[in-house]
Amino acid sequence: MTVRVRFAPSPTGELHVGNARTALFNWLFARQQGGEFVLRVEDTDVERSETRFEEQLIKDLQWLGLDWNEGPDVGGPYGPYRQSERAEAYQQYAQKLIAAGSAYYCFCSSQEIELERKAALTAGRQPRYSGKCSKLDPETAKARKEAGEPASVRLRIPNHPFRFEDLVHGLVEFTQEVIGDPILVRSSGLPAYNFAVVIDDALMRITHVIRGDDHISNTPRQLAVYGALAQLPRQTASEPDWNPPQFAHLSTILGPDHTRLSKRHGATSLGHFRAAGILPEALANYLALLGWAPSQGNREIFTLPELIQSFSLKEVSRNPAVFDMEKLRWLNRHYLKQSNPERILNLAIPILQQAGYIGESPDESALTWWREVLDLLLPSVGELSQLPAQAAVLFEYDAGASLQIPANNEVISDAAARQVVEAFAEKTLENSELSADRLREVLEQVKLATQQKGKNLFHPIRIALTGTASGPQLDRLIPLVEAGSRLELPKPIKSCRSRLMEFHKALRGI
RNA sequence: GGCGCUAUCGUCUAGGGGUUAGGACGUGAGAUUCUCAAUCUCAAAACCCGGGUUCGAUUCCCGGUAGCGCUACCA
Repeated sequence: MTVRVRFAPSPTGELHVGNARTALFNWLFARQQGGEFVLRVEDTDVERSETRFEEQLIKDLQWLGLDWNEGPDVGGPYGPYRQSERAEAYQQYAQKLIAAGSAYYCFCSSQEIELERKAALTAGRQPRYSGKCSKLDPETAKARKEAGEPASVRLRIPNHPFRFEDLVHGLVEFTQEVIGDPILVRSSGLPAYNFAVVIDDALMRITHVIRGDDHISNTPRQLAVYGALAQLPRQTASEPDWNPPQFAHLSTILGPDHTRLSKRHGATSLGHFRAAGILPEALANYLALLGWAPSQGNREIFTLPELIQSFSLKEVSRNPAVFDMEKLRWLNRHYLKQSNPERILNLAIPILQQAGYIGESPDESALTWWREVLDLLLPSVGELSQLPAQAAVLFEYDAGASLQIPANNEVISDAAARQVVEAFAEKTLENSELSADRLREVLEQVKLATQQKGKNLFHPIRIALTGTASGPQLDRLIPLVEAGSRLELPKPIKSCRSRLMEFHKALRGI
């Protein structure tokens, strides 16, 4: 039997990393087993579902590197793949279940139920549905329903324990079944989750359900639905056998405060990570490691194909995992460094545009310059959104402000340091441009003239030229400053010449 | 409240009846460099608590505790 798994998100918001990990694990399992991966949209919550979220979802999943054999966008033999379009199936099976006596109409209003619930809670009893309507005569109930009275459909929960063999948790047992008869179909006619999910998984021939462990407690309810469905007389050979699939429940992803990761924790949607310049392969690698580890546990870097090869549900861990942005950045830096520079440039452009460092349509000379800048700056960056801060050393120069900084001031107030700056300025100003070669020459001359070297030589020059005591190698940075100053950039770069003059002026001011 | 899931360095985890409890991120130190970052080397850092089983439990069992989840006409 070929493995069939599915990812079944609700299009009620942006795709969250927790759900993305669930999708990833399903996909990895399917691809490894040579099975099929199905995308199904659970949009029965009409209040919150939006089509734009579905479109976004598909883009996000593709960005992560996943693909699917069947889904709302590509179709497939078990469609439709939106629950909102599958109403017929739910209706049909609900009716069969009622006819068989496994399910019944319930005329209790939500308010009534809520009242019962509260009363039970305050009395310290189990807040579960009383089963009032289950005692109704089926014929009368049917008549009332047909007369137009709003009714939901509930399942009779059999009075026996439920157990299932979870692929990651082992045997899970619910001995005392404390759940009330669950709603199968809401009075609006829309199916409830626990019903729709079973119908869909069975009809779509899903063999393995890999999902979040927040569904563990729902599983007995679903098992009850499978049980009731299995008792129905089989009418056509094409009907499923209603045997429950295998279950694998994945642990929750937590925030740094050990509560369930959510928007409260900041950027948690795929869109956020993409915008921040996290590479999809880095995210996928990181997500795979969150809750899964290879049996030796000593390898961290995995490409998608490598993950497909190594992944195993048996090695999936049961403990909830805290999302660690630092480790993601570390992985991202790794992939950033080994990526094609042209790809990184294209990803960086919008970010640098937003910072005002790149114009609407940069010309080729600007792009060439940026290629070198990126090459210099990239190692110090864990995500592309940190690039503007690194690029500031080229674009933002304010001699006066930098001299206000005590550490800078201290360096520069040294007589020898001033000498270095003066000698450097003199040599630089007599020639208009500091190319890499010219810089080397000037440095050599200053070194001879002042007898300063190493830190004492570079530090004062660095401060005079960049306004800060730290940054990329001067011999690479300076030529880029010069080259940048000749470019047409939305924010002009001051040349070394003008920097030195500004610095000189500022120096006199203190 | 009830039920369920979970419990190894700060974090992600490997391991497993006798181990120097391994790796990675982060942290600290050193090397390198003009500085920062990157890189390399080294170091510090963990088996939730209590009972049992056992010659021996971090590992197996039971209980407690804590965290999380479910307890919806949300998914």
